[in-house]
Amino acid sequence: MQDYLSKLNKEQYEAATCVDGALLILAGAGSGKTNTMTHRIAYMIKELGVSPYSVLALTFTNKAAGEMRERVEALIGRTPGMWIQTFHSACLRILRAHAERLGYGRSFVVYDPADQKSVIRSISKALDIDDKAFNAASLLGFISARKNSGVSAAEFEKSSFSRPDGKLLAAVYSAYEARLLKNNAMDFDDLLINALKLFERHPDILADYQKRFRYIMVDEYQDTNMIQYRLMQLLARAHGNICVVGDDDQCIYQWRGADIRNILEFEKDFPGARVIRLERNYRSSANIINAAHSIIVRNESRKSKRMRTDAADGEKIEYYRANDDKEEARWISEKIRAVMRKRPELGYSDFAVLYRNNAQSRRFEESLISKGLPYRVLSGMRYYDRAEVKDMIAYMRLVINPDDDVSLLRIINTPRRGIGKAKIDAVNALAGTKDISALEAMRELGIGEALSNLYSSLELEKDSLSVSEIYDILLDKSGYIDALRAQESPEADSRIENILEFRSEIIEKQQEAADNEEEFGIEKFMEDLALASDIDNHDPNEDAVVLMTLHSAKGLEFPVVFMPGMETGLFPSYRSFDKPGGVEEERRLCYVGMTRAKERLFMSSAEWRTMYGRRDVTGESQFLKEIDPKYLEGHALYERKLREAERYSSSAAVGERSYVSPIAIIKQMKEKPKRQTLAGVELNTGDKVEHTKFGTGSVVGIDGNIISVRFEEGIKKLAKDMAPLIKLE
DNA sequence: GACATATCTAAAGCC
DNA sequence: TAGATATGTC
Repeated sequence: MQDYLSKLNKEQYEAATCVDGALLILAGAGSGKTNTMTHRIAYMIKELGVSPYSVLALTFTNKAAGEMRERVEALIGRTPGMWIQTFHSACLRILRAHAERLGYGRSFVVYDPADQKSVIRSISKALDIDDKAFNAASLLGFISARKNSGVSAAEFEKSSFSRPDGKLLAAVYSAYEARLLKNNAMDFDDLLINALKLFERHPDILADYQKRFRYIMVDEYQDTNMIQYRLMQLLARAHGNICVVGDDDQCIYQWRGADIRNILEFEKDFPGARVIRLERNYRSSANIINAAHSIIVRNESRKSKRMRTDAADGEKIEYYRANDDKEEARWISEKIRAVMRKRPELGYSDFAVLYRNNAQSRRFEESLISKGLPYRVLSGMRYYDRAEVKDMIAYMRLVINPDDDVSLLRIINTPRRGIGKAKIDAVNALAGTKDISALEAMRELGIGEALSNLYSSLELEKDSLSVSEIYDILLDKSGYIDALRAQESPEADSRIENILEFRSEIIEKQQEAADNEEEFGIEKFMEDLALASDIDNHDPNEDAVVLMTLHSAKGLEFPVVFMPGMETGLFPSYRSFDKPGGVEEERRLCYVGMTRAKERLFMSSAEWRTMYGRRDVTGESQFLKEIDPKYLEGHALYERKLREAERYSSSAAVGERSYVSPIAIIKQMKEKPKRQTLAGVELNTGDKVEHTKFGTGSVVGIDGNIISVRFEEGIKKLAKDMAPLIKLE
């Protein structure tokens, strides 16, 4: 046995050396999954003499791909030819080579969500759609959901009569598809879908890739959607050598199309598949593992498994119920201080605050600043999403793809060129009637000649210029930077700074490529940008407390983890209540969060929370009650305190639960008189009720799990399962 | 066409 | 509350 393999445990070793045929590795949180996969690749190449050229390993994030690549390299050195990539970059790479077969130009661009939105908005305008009833985001969500379940625009049109808004949606959907094709652009979904189409329609191409990729591995298999699943099926069909790694308990992206059945039914899809379970946890203390387990077992649809550990019990999970969100944040900062005092070996970066949504981050930032603790927020906002950087990207995209109308419209009047609404409409109209690009239409109309001339000359020169030279020309000739300089405002200065930072990044990449004797064209650069994300920028070496959402934390680990906002409606989110399986997905998210912690886990909630400008009383998350109290400190204490307080209060309210009332965020709902039984009381709109906190009020609406009641201080929305309400006669 | 003011709405975000 | 967008005014 090779030395490097001897570090694996029995199951890991089995998984790493089981190379032929189908293999499902059920890898629990912290079970050494990446290690197993990298050793498997190393074993194939080094011991079995498999050519790196025939290995395809797919991940979901750049970070995961980079990490895997690095660790394989550490084991067996650099091995060119191997594909360790994200699904999207692998598909993009394949499509680059064959886009013409699908009717796209070779230099198609990739649209990000902002580009998609602007396409949708322009379609809504053209089709005269009420964008209040159908906002861009929901239309996009609808289209994306169709696309990812394999329903094309044409197919949807045929079935569109089955819903009242079907005709409209079908029109938007097909216009959207047509527009992207005309612009020679693909969105993120298209990268996967078109790769699939390519394989389905062109068996010769599929056969080439089947022949090449003899060994396929898929990471985070529980998060694959239908398209990714079909891609895998096609590629693996020829030889059946497919190894998927995942954990159904960590499937937290169903809302994004992940299909948990892919992992649950793997054995059906590949009869005779081997299943290996990695159930030994090397990350967390026993208390944390056991507490997380006590929550996740409440989910019905899951493969049975149990994480085990040899680690000591460690300290209990500590729970704190703060008075309000501000105090909760203060408590966290103080805890960080206190833990650091006790454990001087810990640095700031050993602490993470994991919350349910980005809006929560502000409170923590404020309190960390006031305590002088360094922190870093990882939000969804990418560096590349800053307006000025996006502008420059749009300028560059047009160089490689003059058909990209979305980019042109973005920059047509940025900086101001005196091209307003009327002129833009004229450009769009001409482009539409003559079926030409907007840039072409500009030329014909003689609008913005400086801009179109800039592109005409770049068209000729671009091949003899480096990326940074093109960038400089654009920056200078477009007047972009001059316009900012002229503003002489601090805001404009920071934009200039960002633009120059972007410039140095280009130069850096250019240099790097030159050092490695790799090609570096503007196309390549644009591609890297399109597929980049902010979370990739998480630098574990930076000594700062990390703030991020629970979702982004997947795959990471920290000695000390805080999970604030353990409140009904916030976590689990009220939006999950009326979705089938919604709360189960939230529970998995809770499980993911808890299992990020190695040594200490702190949870908290706030009795009063200000959200969307409103201050409301909250109820404690059901997840707190689901944790076996053996592992939790603080919760029972809080309940007792409340019971005592209530014994002395004169409140006449009787509720199923004796403490706090729930939540309060939700849209204004329609008046739907409905009868409903809440906590044993039948309610109807108009009924007078009494509430422990708010006094008497009258029911104004009932909507699924949530009832709204008008109290003196305003309308409150109460979650049904906890509402401590009584009806008054 | 540019700017100021009013109105609306609100999850998670990988690629 | 805050940001994005819609509408109104010069």
